[in-house]
Amino acid sequence: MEISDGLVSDPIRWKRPGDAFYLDPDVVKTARALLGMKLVSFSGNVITSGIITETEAYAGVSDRASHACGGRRTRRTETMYRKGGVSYVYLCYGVHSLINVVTGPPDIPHAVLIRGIIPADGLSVMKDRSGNSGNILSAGSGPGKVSKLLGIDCSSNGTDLVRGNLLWIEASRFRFSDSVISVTKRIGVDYAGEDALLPYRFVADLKAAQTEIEKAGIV
DNA sequence: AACAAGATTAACT
DNA sequence: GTTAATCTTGTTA
Repeated sequence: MEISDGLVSDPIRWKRPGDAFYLDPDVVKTARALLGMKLVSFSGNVITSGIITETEAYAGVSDRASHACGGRRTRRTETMYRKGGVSYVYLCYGVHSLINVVTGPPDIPHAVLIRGIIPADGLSVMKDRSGNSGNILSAGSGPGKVSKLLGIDCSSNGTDLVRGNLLWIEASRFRFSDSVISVTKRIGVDYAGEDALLPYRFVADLKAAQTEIEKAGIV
């Protein structure tokens, strides 16, 4: 706990957002709002978590970059059509599990891909999971690495983020300042034509983000 | 039935 | 810069 001006500052309080947060129809807004929140998993009898530093929005059936483009509705994409507030975890390149947050009302397949976290709780476990190599910032930078750190695989697809106890999100009064956030086109979606250029990726400068996290006393 | 491509990463040359 | 790893899905036959 930090002490300033002789007063004890309020400790950071983390709390799960309710249904309303996930039901917002504006998935791009939600993708931005998720930065600075905490992604938490309970896997292998351990709690691990990280502060979200990078997200991408995938916006419904009209988004040519989305698995649900054109209304595609397969066993894999079915999760995206559920009511906002569940996870969409799928296997990419047959190798990596990618974690998304399903948002919006039922039958609107919005999702936010979590592409980066700064490790917070359970550091020693995450260090083991990442192979004990590299620095802590690079360990959580990349969507495949996020699930690796958190011990999440496709079996966590469709879990309830609001009321479940496997994978969830917590928010606090902490926010990254706008100056550390960049908005860019999405990564690895060049096949999506014009939609590949949409400014749907939100990414924090890692070093600046870590400085703000430390200043806030989170990690 | 066969094949190509993919919301990636680590380990090469 | 290139490539292997390897599962799901859509396309073509």
